[in-house]
Amino acid sequence: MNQDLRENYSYLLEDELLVEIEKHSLLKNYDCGDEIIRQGQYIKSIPLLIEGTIKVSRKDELDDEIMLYYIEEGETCAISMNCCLGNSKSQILARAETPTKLLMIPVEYMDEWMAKFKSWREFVLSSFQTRLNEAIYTIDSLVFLKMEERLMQYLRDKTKIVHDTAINITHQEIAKDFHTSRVVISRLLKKLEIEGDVKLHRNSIEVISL
DNA sequence: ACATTAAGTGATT
DNA sequence: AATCACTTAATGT
Repeated sequence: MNQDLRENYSYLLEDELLVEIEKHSLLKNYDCGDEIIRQGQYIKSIPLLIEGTIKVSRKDELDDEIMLYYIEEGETCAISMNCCLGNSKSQILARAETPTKLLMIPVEYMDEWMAKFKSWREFVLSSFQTRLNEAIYTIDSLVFLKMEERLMQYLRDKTKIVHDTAINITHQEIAKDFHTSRVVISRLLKKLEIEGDVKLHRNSIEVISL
């Protein structure tokens, strides 16, 4: 029946389950740029990607989109599963990045399959895990950029106080001020040094770009 | 020379 | 980002 399904999922999901999926899912095709899931919409089936790439994003109060992540072949959308399970509105917007082929699985089967098929349970769980990890990573990097700016500001302020471009301070002491670990500060400072904003010495930091 | 403390790094969560 | 574990560099005794 469905060659594509087998190609992408046979190593992940057991045969019996694949048959079930074939029986109950609906094959859909999208062209580049097509909206698959709109923000605020209720989701009644979860997508299983067969071919193509989907960009998942979120719109803020204004109109600009914030890209959350991509879904590629052999993956599913953890957020849409979450919406299904909670029967809540979609918080996200999914758009086909390339021509896309996917299977829509009606929500009703989620529960049944979760109980019946170990492979399905693992697949769903690992999807959640992967997604969550990526989300954490994304958030961290945003905070990280803020930290770098804060650190630079902090150093500049210090030079004003000391009336010197060289500040006598250890990474550990800075870490305390920032409520973070010494390792994090060391890494940030190292980066600033590579970027040429600062010169590092033992027990002191020289601020280059004031 | 040896010990102590500061700083750098990679891997993991 | 945080933490661990470990290495390397600088300094003091």
